[in-house]
Amino acid sequence: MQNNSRFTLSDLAKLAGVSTSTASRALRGNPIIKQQTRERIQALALEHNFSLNAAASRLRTQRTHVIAVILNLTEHTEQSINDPFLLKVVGDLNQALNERNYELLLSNSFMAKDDWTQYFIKSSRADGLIVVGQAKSDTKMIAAAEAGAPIVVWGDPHASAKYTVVGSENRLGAKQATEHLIKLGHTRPVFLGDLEHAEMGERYKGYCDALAAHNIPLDDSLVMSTDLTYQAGYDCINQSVKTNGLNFDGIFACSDMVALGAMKALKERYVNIPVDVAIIGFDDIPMAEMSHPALSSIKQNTKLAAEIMVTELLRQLNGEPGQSHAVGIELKIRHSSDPTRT
Amino acid sequence: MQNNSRFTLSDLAKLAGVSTSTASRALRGNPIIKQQTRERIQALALEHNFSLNAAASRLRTQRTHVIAVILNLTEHTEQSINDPFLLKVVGDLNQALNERNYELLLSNSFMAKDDWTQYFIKSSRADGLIVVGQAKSDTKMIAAAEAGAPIVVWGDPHASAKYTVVGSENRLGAKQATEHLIKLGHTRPVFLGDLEHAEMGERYKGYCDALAAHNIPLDDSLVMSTDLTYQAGYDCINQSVKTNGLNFDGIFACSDMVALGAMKALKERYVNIPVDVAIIGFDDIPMAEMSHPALSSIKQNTKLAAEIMVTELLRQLNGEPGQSHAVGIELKIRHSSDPTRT
DNA sequence: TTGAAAGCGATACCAA
DNA sequence: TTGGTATCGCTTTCAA
Repeated sequence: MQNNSRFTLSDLAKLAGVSTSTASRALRGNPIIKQQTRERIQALALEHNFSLNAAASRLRTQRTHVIAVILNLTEHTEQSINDPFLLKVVGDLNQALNERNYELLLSNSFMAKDDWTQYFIKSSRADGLIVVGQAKSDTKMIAAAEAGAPIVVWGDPHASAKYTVVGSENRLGAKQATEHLIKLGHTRPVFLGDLEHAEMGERYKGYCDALAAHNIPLDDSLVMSTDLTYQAGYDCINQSVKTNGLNFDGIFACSDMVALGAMKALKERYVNIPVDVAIIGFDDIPMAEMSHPALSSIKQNTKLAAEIMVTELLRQLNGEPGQSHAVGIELKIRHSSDPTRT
Repeated sequence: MQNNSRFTLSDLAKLAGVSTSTASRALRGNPIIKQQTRERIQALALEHNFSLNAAASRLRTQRTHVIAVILNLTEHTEQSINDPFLLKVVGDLNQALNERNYELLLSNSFMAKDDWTQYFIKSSRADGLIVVGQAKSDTKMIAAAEAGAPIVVWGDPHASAKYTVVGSENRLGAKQATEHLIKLGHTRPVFLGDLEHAEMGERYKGYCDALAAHNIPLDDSLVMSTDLTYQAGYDCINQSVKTNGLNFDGIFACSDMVALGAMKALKERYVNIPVDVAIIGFDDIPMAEMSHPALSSIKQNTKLAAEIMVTELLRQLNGEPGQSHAVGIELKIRHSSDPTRT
């Protein structure tokens, strides 16, 4: 501990022989201040390791330059908190925010108090909210939006939402994935996912679209609802095969984690993947290409999505209205669905 | 936007017919205030959705109740930013901090300005720093510690550090991993990792310990230095086998990501795992048990580590001296090293 | 182009 | 047990 007595703007100003007003303006590069003065003060600040007190500045300006990112998880803690996909989104958001000179306050829905607007916005902890994951209920998001809080949510962009949503073309992605299986001759594909979840509901529609496009009747026994975890995917497929035998020849899973769980269950039973059962997931997490066989998937463009989310949020901070966006997806074909690929 | 005019403590006080001093004390549950008054004011606050202005409070108290968590990444951005292990640590830190009523400001070493103390501490953005990843150079950490900033680093706890470090028993873990391979008859194990990295250096020592304990001479050609990524692990083993043939019968990899890359390279060459080559990694990421064969690994107790890091940091905030801690590890035996396991 | 001074909203000392 | 009041450090209006 060397320099304990705080070195404030007024100290700096005194040192430079100017008023705090001038010093403040100079540091912010206000052109109203003579360039020479500006440079002198900036140099002095650098030399003395000076930095403005953010708390004071925030109090005065009523702006924090902080965005709260809330990981909106479901009850089973262990689930999504380890989902590499969600964490990737957080990483990308961090990057996008920093580039615009905003900081990221990380929270999750277990920790954050119930009233987000009150806790983050009214209290001057953050200027806006980004929620990752629509989960099954969006009452908190709606409440925040209605209270006037700037908010952007990662979720299903086609939801008739009362708040701004950015997300992938879920329905299209699911359709492409399912069609990919069908075209390779797998006409009895399973839908594996969580129907109560908005994004997954869209993916289910895409699955149905693909079946319809190929005149394949929907077989309810192939629609399996399950949590979005590795373990749940494993259990679900394991149970299904045990009970009904191998009455399907493909799997479209709503997340790669689920797909990998399903794959494990099949491998344990020596099912030939992709010949007897072709599998495709969603998200394209890094693990997808590492699995054996490498997992086909629908890649979500999280980097682009993160940038859009931040842009939208800053728009709202400027008083402009928000607008939802759907981000394109990309079919990644690998060996788990197509034997000609690696 | 409904309630735009800010509702401040003084408004609340007026409403309650008391002074701001009393209101402030009541809200914080100060027992000096008559219980009846306290409850009345708290109820009023709840009713009016009141929350204290954090910026003002921080300015006045000179405490932010915020901890900056810095992801300290190496140059190759793409690398660690996707490493599930590091992200898990962040998740656990978030939990541990929230439990103690602290918030987490997320940064990474690319974004954070150079002088951490100045940017985070002097500027009243955070009360302390937690750095995840020692990387290859620790000059910034040393600078922060010398400037008197409360700081705790995730890294190698046996480093002769000038700052508080919390980390796993790297040497012991590596020794156990390597011995596990040896005991199963794999007497020519490769060491796969990045020797410039402090934690990995310790793991290398552990690897040597195990060899020495079994009177196996160290063979330099089996020590392979590589980046800690999936791709690097793949390339390294691929290249090695191509050049020298299969001149090893086991792999101890410094991270699961590297191990999985190596595994993929071997599988492509139809090497029998674990019979011909047994593999074990480090970290025990979720993917480890999903891979095929499931990957043996050394589990790091990140949850406990996160709690210790937070405890240590709060200690420093109280002016007490910091102390480094080594957290125990656990050998997880799976099929990639032991054919009798699943 | 610069300076004086008011005030952002809480906390805590001192008095009562 | 409560209240008055001086700060915390910065930004910004108004005046010079």
